[in-house]
Amino acid sequence: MRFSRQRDIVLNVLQRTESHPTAEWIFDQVKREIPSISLGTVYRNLNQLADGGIIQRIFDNGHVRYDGKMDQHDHFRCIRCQQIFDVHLRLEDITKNIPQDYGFKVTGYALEIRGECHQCQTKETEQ
Amino acid sequence: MRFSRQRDIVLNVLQRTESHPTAEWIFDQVKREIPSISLGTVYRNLNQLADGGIIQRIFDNGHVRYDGKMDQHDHFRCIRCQQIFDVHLRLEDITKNIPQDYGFKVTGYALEIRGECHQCQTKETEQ
DNA sequence: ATATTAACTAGGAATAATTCCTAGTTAGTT
DNA sequence: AACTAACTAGGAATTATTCCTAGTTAATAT
Ligand SMILES: [Mn+2]
Ligand SMILES: [Mn+2]
Ligand SMILES: [Zn+2]
Ligand SMILES: [Zn+2]
Repeated sequence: MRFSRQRDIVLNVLQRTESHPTAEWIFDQVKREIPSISLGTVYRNLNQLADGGIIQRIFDNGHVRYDGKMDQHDHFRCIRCQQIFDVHLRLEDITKNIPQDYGFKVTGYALEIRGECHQCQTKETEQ
Repeated sequence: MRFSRQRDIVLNVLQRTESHPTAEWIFDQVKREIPSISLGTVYRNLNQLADGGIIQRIFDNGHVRYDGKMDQHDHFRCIRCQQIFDVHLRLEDITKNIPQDYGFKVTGYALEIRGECHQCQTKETEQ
């Protein structure tokens, strides 16, 4: 993988945010530094970075989002505002019985917890 | 929600399979009974059934699939053949600390385990 | 049984997300 | 400096899904 200004800025934009943005959002951010960048370039770089294990793809309601954090963590999605938050659980043992029970070899997992974020719970009681 | 032959067959096709099919696969199956059914009708009915809590949507690598089983269960996806299998884990406590740790109200979760299914592990050693 | 009508249908057009294509450019190597 | 594989912008193509419209029908009321 070769260094390019486009790839570098795509990666930095993603690594600087706490959110889990779409390709389109990343595109808008990168355009502020490289106005001529194309959406295809953003998609290509995101795919290369994800395939290279430098970023993660996360799948939210059938839409692809990206995550610059590569430490093992889980996600909480608010069913009202749709925001995605990181949560850190200690679930190393979660799949320990799968190999003997099912014969599957486990290489990873993704846990998405759903519910209402603090902000949306507060809004509800105000109304 | 009104009864229609189209909806009934869409639902029955989905409830009869162990797989987690796409709308397109369900469309092909239903066509064997109603050759004139349109793909739009399949999508509309799947959405209505999912919104009505009669079936589930599951999200696989950014693609939407459907699941006719509504009992709480988790999924294992083979990273080689991409098949999705049901796994039944007892994880009721998995999110019990989320409310105090993060202030989030939890209403559900989805766990996808990744790895290699039995068949694909066997194929590997044969080659 | 007949009338009524809101919810449905088929078929096809529209939309949206993502990938593909092409000709020109550039980062890294020699 | 020359080389070239990997890159880029821009736009076309593809794919999954939704939307639109005119006609049909399941469920209810008379
Ligand atoms: Mn994250
Ligand atoms: Mn299932
Ligand atoms: Zn929220
Ligand atoms: Zn497999």
